[in-house]
Amino acid sequence: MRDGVRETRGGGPRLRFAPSPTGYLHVGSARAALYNWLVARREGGRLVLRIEDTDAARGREEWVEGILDVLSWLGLDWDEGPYRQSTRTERYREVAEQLFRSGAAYYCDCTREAVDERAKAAGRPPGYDRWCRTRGLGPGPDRALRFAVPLEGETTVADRIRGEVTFSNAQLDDFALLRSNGAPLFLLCNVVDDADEAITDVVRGEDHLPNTPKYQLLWEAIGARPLPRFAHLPMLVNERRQKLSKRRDPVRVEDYRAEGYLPEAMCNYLALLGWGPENDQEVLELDELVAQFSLERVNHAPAFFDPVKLRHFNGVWIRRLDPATFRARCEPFLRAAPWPADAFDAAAFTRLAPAVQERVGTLSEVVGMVSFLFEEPLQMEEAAWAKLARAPETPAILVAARASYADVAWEAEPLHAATAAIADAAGLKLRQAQAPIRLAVTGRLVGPPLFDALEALGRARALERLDRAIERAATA
RNA sequence: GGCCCCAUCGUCUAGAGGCCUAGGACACCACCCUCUCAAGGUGGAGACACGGGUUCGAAUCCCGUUGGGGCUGCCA
Repeated sequence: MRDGVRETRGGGPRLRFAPSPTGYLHVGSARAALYNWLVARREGGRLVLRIEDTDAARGREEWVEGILDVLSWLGLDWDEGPYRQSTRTERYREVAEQLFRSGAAYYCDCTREAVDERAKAAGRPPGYDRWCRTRGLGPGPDRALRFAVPLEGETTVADRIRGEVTFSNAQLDDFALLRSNGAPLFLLCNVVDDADEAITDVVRGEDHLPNTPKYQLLWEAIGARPLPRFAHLPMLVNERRQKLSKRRDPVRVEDYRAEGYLPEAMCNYLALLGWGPENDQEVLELDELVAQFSLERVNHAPAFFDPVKLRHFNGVWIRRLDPATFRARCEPFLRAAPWPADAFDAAAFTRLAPAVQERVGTLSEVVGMVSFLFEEPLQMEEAAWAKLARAPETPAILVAARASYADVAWEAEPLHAATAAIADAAGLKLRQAQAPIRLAVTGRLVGPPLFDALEALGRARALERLDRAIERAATA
């Protein structure tokens, strides 16, 4: 083995996750990573992380860091790597050279234009026509190296999910191994690395299935070791049933992270896309997934990535957090919030946090639910205020609350009782009476339970806000 | 166009020939609970794409049709 790529001896399967650093981690890639991780853990194998950064034009160091960071955040660790293809160019060239010498590959100086023209002139569909296969070209500038696919016979892929898939070799084209500038291409690097890293199981997206016969033929030409087993996962699609697109669809895992999705929820939901447990228990943590997961039970059909259901799972996972953990996970979101840093009051937040925890689908929603505690002046929902201020009972309710709250014991229960009394006196339901008070004090019509909110806010600020609202109502 | 994959409620799935009057979850609707909103509880509507076989029996097996999707780069 070269370049620090080593082979572990003995035992279990070896899997790999091999993202290309072309952007941030895509949810589809995350699911592939998760499935690889689950299989490795479940079957007592090892997971290799490999960065497929052969295309220098694309790779960027920060992309790589971003991917590693998100994988770690998800809780998916790896046993080896990250290995980088960009450090192994010589190795790929060496294998390419062997393939040329053995006659398994040949040099080609056709330009893209020439290939297209020939196809058009002959009325064939576009694609390479093996023009140089018998020309006996040697290496040289502007010559790509192509693999000489057998003209006859069939190649069968044994897929753990789909069973056997057979391709006719004649249908495969003589794909390129090296670019005319000498740079190694995907299939070559992929196969060489899988061989050098002693990969035994390839678990990847279904979009790779048509590549697999080429992969196998190349593998055999290199002649290293037994072919890995394959498993091609169904695609993740959008509402239009198309492969998720980076442009149109929300696919960046780190965007979900930034919005306050929990890694537990993300893994749980992703696991359920293409696979389902045998019983009805769908909320599962990573180790439960490891215990139950099985590639053979993975579905064949594409799955819609449903952000709504993800959010539901996220809410479930948020509610499962113990109070201290919930507060800790909220911290980054509270720190980035729109109020001045010194306005944050940890005690007030702690008082209200349990009520908030039950009500949010993402951590970023916490900010809006507690902002009334920290922002000054209060942001008022003007549309709601305009409507409520016109209601005939509003001024009286506010005035009565102002008076009553001035000397009630400042805890949720007494506040509740006091407000109920006000409602009673006004001949209103508590639900009706609390609305103007809530709006005056929190600026919103919905939020955590009013009396908990009042308690957390404190008497002085609550009275102040009631005063201000009474004033506004009077001048309206 | 060619090659390949796929097909159970709107969505994600359970279902490996009789256990299916097709189960669960999200979303939806109603009711309950309730200081708003959520959460929770109860109930409801909602699917085996179609057509042929095979079989005593098919959502499950086979073939075809239709419909989706992927690949078809000197990208990965």
